[in-house]
Amino acid sequence: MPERPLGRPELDATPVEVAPRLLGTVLRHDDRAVRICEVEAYGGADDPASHAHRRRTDRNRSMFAGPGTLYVYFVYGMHWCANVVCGPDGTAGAVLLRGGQPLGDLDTMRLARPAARVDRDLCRGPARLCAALGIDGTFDGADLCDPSSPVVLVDDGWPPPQAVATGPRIGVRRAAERPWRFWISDDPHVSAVRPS
DNA sequence: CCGCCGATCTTT
DNA sequence: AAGATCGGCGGG
Repeated sequence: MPERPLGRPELDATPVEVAPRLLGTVLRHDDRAVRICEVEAYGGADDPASHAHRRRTDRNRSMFAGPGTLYVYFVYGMHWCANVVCGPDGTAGAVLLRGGQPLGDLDTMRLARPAARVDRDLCRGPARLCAALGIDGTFDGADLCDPSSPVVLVDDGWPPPQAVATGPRIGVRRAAERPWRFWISDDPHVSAVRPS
């Protein structure tokens, strides 16, 4: 199957439009990769749950970058989470990668995720996904559409998901009524819903 | 399976 | 003081 980096135009849309498009695509870091099956859309000033809700800061600056930029942030004092920035340059918006099927060098991923007792759990959750792939703050701002980039987002010809489900975003209290979480129905790599 | 709690630190 | 989380533990 031919593999091509995702085109910037495909990501130059609103987070809610881009989010379902990312389901089934592959995020790769060297020999490690994950086929995305669960994402969440985050906006800018219009979205109270977004890191970019208030103003541009040192932390969220990547959210204002051009489509295809990687936004990596640090949460809860110990975890990294990865987003695909979308929309035009200067507009804040991104899609959080919450889960997927581990691909490629599973041995390296298992070493990076010692708490995962089964491979299904390697990338099941946004911080788990980053840990498995070895993605941390040093990758913030990387260009996912550039084939020479250390982390790339590719379309490997996998068929589009048959059924996509939607629901409220996990772990957010603000704007909880927005069904901006998208996942492939019945996919075992979708993260668990936890009480917030 | 479900719920609670602590870890650990940046941002508000 | 809360946060776009996770893993371990205890109870049912």
